[in-house]
Amino acid sequence: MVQRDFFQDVHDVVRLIPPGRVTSYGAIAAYLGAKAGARTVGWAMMAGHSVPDLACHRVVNRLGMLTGKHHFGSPDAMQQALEAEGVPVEDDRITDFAQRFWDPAKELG
DNA sequence: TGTGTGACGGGCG
DNA sequence: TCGCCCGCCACAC
Repeated sequence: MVQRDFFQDVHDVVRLIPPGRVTSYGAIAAYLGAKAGARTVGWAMMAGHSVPDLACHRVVNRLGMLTGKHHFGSPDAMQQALEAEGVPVEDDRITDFAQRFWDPAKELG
């Protein structure tokens, strides 16, 4: 494997998340081989602010909470983006997170 | 090289 | 589910 930035890998996985689906930081971290590095994934998201194609709104914590909404332009931007894709959000939380959950390690192999 | 940091996750109650 | 504590990883300086 090429010495690729961890951020690049994270962004790459996020790009593969199908519309209407969501995943967690831990899932991405696990897929990249750093299951304990979920925090780093979140860090990569923030760093990904310079990446326009990055659908960071599809990435939430393990409980399906929109913990990163505050890092968007507006606190409601994340929720609106999700609802626009058909993902119901209530009280900063994805109601049917279990069904909407998209595991990269499982979907991508 | 060491230190600080962060959009997390797991265990416990 | 939430709050608290602790451990983990990668990056910037």
